[in-house]
Amino acid sequence: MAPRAYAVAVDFEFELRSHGHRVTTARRVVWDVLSATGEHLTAPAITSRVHVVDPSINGASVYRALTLFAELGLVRESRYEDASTWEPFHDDAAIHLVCSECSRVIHHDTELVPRLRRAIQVATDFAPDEIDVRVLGRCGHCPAESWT
Amino acid sequence: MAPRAYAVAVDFEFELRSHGHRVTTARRVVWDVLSATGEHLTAPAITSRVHVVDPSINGASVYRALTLFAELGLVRESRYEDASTWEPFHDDAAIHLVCSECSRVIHHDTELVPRLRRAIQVATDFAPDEIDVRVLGRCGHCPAESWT
DNA sequence: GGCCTACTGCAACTTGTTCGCAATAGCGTG
DNA sequence: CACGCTATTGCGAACAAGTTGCAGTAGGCC
Repeated sequence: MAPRAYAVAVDFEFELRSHGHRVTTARRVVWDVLSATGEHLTAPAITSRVHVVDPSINGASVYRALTLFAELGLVRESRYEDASTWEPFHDDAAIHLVCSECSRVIHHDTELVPRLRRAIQVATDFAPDEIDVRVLGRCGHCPAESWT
Repeated sequence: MAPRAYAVAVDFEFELRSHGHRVTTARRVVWDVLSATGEHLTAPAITSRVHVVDPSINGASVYRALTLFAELGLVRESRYEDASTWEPFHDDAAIHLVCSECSRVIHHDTELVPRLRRAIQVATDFAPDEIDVRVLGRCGHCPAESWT
């Protein structure tokens, strides 16, 4: 499946400037990488894609950019893999189907997530904020035969 | 809230032996720590609790024990925090309510999880295996006033 | 009690992530 | 459009989590 390019409605530069941050080359390249793939990427993976565009951008700056973006709510950090993965922000009605074969992460929208939120509010004294659903399994492109 | 001690129905030694593994001091202590708390613990946290009982047990052995337990399905690994956390196995109808204030992890059973599994099977070509739901929020013991 | 070998402890290593600091480059201003 | 203030960067060093190879140790079958 072609990586789904996110329809990025977010005005990245405006978000930065309106919070008093500068629009720099490093930040722009990191943002481009993220919004171009729309996939879950580890920080090292992002760094290497960034280096394709501009090898002079340091890995530390990639981390700093990601951290900043996360604070601004532009990206979302997950910890599905060995390292953190990052993706452009989407609301959490979209759950993650993680293929244990090819590591692809598929997004799937379901009304069960908002329902789950309500169920928690009703049944517990826990105040839910962010809901993160990960489903491990096998995607349609990885037939059972292809075991490693 | 007192940490919930799991009713560990699993015969730990039998599980090991029946798969051709030896019952060693290191493995027993790690198992004791895990089943005594029933909480999500990071590997370093487990190691330090292990060291209270027996400081001569090496950290590497803790990792090796955890990995083995996971292979045998005795424990479950999550990646909610900065590092992996481990807990005795429970089936995945129990979702995790993670308090962003006190880091406590509360288990909550809901029939929405099996329903979610069915919904995925019906709506997609993804074959779900393990479902992992994390809800970030604030638990009943952490009132809104106690911001850091 | 003794033997075989699965396990362990150790220490060095890999990899992901962070930090301090001097140099650099956004961007508001004149 | 040049200038200056200071937020950001690149760099290298430092951390921390987790892994691995190896020689020594200790389960458990006889």
